[in-house]
Amino acid sequence: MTPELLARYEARARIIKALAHPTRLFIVDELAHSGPRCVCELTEMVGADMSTVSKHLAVLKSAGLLQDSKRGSQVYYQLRVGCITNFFACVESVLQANADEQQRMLAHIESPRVAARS
Amino acid sequence: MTPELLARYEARARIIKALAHPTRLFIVDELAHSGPRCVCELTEMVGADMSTVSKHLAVLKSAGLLQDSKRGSQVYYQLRVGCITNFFACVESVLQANADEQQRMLAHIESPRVAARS
DNA sequence: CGGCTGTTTGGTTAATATCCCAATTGTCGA
DNA sequence: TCGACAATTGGGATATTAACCAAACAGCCG
Repeated sequence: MTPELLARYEARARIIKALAHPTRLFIVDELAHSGPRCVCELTEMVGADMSTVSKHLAVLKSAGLLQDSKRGSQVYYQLRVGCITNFFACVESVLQANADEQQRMLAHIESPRVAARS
Repeated sequence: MTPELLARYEARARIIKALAHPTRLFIVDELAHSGPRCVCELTEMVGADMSTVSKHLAVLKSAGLLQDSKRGSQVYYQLRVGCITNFFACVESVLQANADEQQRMLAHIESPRVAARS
């Protein structure tokens, strides 16, 4: 793997890593569905310390996924990219596939002989 | 955030986290473009210890992204989902947006007055 | 059976992430 | 200007991750 290629994958990984946390996923999802939100609102929804939420937002922003804007004493965050929805759709399809697989495994354990043509 | 909702985002995060590593991204990309590969081939391409690569593959498999099949003494891994391409496309668009932003910032520093209409 | 290759697992260490608390900065209204 | 609220930053404890090496495992061939 050449250095340039490595750098490319590292850049991608930085962005994906920013999304790889339940709280940050929740935030992104919320912003995608309901538009801009201030830190205090998100803190309320998430139910963690405001400093924690603020740091999560900083991670998402520094990855280029969010942008912020001050309104008075509050800071509002909003999505900077629109394709996040597709992103989630793919993740959901993986979850679905995993669930299906799980089902098949269970069925196979319960009645191995008929499972193949059920 | 309700416990069920939290569980949902945790499940998503597990999958995304599995992708949040340069080597694993490379592997997924390779499998997406060239089909099934055995551990030894991937180890060769990645240029790391085989045990390291094997562990990366285990991570991807346990997330449900890959499936493996033995052929003789070798283990071949292949993608289990097709939408990964969209996934990457979105990440690329974020990278592109970040690069554009960077450009604008630079232009703004060099000549703040004309930058607005350049 | 014994050795060979391919693969996984265990162990150790270093780096990173995450959380909350405490302290600081910034903005608004009295 | 002071006090209150919003947000960020720094600090420290804990947990997770990732790398390599070494050792164990699993098929296959002689």
